[in-house]
Amino acid sequence: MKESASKTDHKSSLDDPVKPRQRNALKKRDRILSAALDVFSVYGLHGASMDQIAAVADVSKANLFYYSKSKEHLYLSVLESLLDDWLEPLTLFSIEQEPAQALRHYVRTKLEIARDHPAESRLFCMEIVQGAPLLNKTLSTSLRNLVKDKSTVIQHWIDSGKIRSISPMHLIFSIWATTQHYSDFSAQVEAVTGKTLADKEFFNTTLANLERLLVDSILTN
Amino acid sequence: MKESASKTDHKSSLDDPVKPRQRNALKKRDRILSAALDVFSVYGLHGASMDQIAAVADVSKANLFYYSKSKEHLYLSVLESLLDDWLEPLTLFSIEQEPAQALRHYVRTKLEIARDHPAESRLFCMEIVQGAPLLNKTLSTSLRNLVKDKSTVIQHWIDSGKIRSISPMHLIFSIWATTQHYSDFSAQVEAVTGKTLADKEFFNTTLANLERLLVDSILTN
DNA sequence: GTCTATATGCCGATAGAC
DNA sequence: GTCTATCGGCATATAGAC
Repeated sequence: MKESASKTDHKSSLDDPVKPRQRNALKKRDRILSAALDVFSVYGLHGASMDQIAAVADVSKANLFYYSKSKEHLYLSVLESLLDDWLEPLTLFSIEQEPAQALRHYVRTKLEIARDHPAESRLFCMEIVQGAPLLNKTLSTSLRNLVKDKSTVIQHWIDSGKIRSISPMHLIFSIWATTQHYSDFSAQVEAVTGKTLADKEFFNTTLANLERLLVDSILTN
Repeated sequence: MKESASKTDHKSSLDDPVKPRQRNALKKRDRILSAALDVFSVYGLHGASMDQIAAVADVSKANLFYYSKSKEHLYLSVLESLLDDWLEPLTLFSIEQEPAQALRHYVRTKLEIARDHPAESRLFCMEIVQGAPLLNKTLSTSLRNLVKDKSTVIQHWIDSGKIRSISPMHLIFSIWATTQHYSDFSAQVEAVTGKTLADKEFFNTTLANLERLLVDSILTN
């Protein structure tokens, strides 16, 4: 997060006109983080090898170790660099908003993220399933406070009669669980339906159903 | 699944009166499967080592290889031995049932399984997150058919006006996602709430909220 | 900063005695 | 069936030239 994005900020492209070779256009540090994300998210911390990551990032393995002093350190860097972005959508909740609109917007955003950033989603999923050995501290401080904070907002909506009575925390958990399911378990979803969130119609159907289940059902009408 | 349970079925205990050392009371094959489940579910296929599993199962590593010819083979055995039990609850759905009761029972059962068999849940989770390289065939045949079958049942309930209109498949996905969330992401849930499903009151609150969100909301009243 | 070796250790798997 | 000993390979990490 911190220093990873700055460093060599000399003019970034004298090179060929913005070629779609996305990763190769990035600066080395970013290319490495991006490659590490892709590989870790598929094979996990232990299943991934530094050779693989070096190959994907298009750097030599030795060079990779020049940029990050160990495999675990690289893994942690990836997690950290993603964490803020990952939690950001929830921070937008505020009391002034209309609950219907705020909740619908949140569900939609989370589902869009599930569609557009499956690697991030899977990486967090694997980390947490394994007991979050590296993220535990963050979870029980930042995340805990964030959730408590936003639960208060939801509780406020309940108290003012705008939505039905429900446990705010469980509502948040349910939104996370259902939306992330479509990226984390996409192998299963695809095996069963033949579709992915990348399919526009499937995305819309999914969103409509989740909104009905998670939002419409708790609105007072 | 097949032969793993039979084999040496001579009298199983002349030994001390049913001592709580659960695993050591089991026959060797079962002890190995049980140990493998525990270790694989925490560290994943690649993160787990045969030494670890041997230690937990209380057999020598060489002996472990006598019983299963490779690490991957062992991993597959574990998955296969669990699969039927894992899918069983969904098979119980039938048209004759009252939807309210059937759905509530299913949600409760899934949440009980999440509480009582977290290792199984996590193992499947990790396997599927990584793209289900070993289960893909099963998913796109058995599971696919099962879900289609049970979707028909739910659709029938909708058509006869017993529940509101909703996509049966997305409803099933949502039930899976939310219930399994409490075991697969228990590290996160615990970091935020301080509670686990093992806590009786937390279990009841969770169940009540899920029933409200997933069942009550689609009942016609 | 980047490269070509290479050290080092762990782990899956086997050999072979008992 | 169970053990001890060990092979062989792969992967993390480093040394050291350029």
